[in-house]
Formats: sequence, structure tokens, C-alpha cells
Amino acid sequence: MICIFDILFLIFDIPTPELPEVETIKRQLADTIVGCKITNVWFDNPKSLQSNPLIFVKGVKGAIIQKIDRRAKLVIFYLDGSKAFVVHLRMTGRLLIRKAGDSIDAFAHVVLSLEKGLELRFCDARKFGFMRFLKDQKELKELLLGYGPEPLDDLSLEKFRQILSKNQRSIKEVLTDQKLISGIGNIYANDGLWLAKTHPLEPANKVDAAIVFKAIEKVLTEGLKDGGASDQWYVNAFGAKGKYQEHFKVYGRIGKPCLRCKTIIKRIVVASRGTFYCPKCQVF
DNA sequence: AGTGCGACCTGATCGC
DNA sequence: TGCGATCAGGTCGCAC
Repeated sequence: MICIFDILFLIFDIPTPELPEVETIKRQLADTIVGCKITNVWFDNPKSLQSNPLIFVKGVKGAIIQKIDRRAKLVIFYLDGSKAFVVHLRMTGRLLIRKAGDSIDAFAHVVLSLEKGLELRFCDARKFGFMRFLKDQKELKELLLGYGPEPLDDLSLEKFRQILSKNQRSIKEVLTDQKLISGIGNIYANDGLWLAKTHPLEPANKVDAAIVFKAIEKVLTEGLKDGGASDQWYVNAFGAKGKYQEHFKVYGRIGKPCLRCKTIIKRIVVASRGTFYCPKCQVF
């Protein structure tokens, strides 16, 4: 049975940018604005420029974007002179490439003017996201040290098994803990666990690591192929929506039938986050 | 040491 | 019509 609270929750759950979404943006930016000089910086919310906004402006203005990369949910902009800045979109953040004359974007908080008449706009309705300047590679390295391995890159099954075996917290908490494994958030943890037929509350050291590993790899790859999930806020660097929301397996599907067994999908709260699962397929 | 929870922030929505 | 309360999300920092 669906009750009124379920419907409320259905409305309120907000998908946020994770590895596939951030990677999509990163690829588009890398194709478009590498080599561009940053000619000006505008901002209206100092908190969007973590630490000291003036240091950000001073460090970034006049610099040339050498390379754009992604680590965890961070987009990394390498500048000349071993400087860099990173962007975290958190919940509602957007990174948009626009032409200088294009109409103003809603919730724009930082705008970097670039050569070729382009602009890189950082928009964020909730103001949770941020841009952060790093004065040298050492500072950047220190920041990145806090993140676990990349699930589609340097995370082997053996390493994954090790991480799980050392943890008795729920598998969902472990999957979304950026210190342990980076890039996985609420959407792909939910869908991956559904694919692995694993209950989100099962202790990490009790689950079948190989099955969960494969499932996570699969949903992340699928999400990437679809250009991310765009239920509410997410759009890519060109302002276009992704398609993975059309392929959600359990995420946000409360009250709807399980794609495997038709059992009604349930929602519980795990570590203060909305969590969806099939009560028949995912048991422990 | 490991765990848990409040704070951050605000658009969307609901109740009154 | 409109105001106030509630909720979500990722991550940090603090308290137990």
C-alpha cells in the first residue's frame, strides 16, 4: 500500500550529481575550454568561493586552463604555474558553458569570463556547492588524499573486498562513504544494490563483494552512457539533460512495481538518506 | 576508534 | 493569497 507519506517522500527526494554526472560535465569542459585564458571573475556569493574569495579571484584571473580532470565528485581545473581550482556541485550545482551574451542563468553565483567570448558559469540553487582555489600541486594532492579509489578506474575487486571486510556498517553507507570509495552517491548506490539483490542495510562485511562490485560497475557505466540522471536539477555543461532517470531501477520508484518481481518498491531512511529497495529481491 | 547527528541552504510543497 | 513549517541532499565537524 502507498500511503500519503510515501507520496510526500516521492516528491522530495532529489537526485544529485555523482560520478557519471560529474564525468559527463568534465568531458564536455575538457573538449571545449582547455587552453582558454580566464579573463575575469564575477561572483555574488562569497561562500561559493571557499576560503578567501579574493585569493580565488587573484589566483584564477589571467590564468590559462591547462587540463580538466575529475576525481571523486570534484571537477579539477589545472591552471598554469601549478595552480588549480576544483568545483564540487554537491546537490543543485551546475557548471555551464555559455556565450558571453547569453541570457542570465538562474542561481548563477560565479561566472568566469573566458577567451573566445565564452563563460563558465557556476549556478547553485541551494548554495551547497563550491569552487576552491589551490595555490600549488601540493595543496591539491592533500585535498585529493581524502578520497578513496575510483570505482571505474583504480578499484580492483580485491581492494573492494578488503574495504568491505573491514567495515560492519551497512553496505549502503560504505558505498557512499567518499573516504572509502569515491564518486558513488544515493542514486547509484540504491540502483547498484538492487542489481546485486543486496539489502541496503546488510553489514558491508557480510555481503557478496564480487556481486556488489560488478553491479556498481554496471550502473555507473550505464549512468555514464546515458549522460547522467536529470530528474530535478542536473544538467550537463551545455544545459542538456541526461537520460539515466529513464532507467532508474529503484531510485525514486517508491510505490512502483519492482522491475524484476513486481513487488512494490519501499523507501526507508539509511544514515539520514532516502533509500529504495525491493522487499522481495533484496533480503538478508 | 567508531559512530551518529546537527549544521549548512533554499526551492518546492503542504497545512492552515 | 500567503505565511510558516517541513524536507532533501553531500560533507564537515563536533559530541558521545
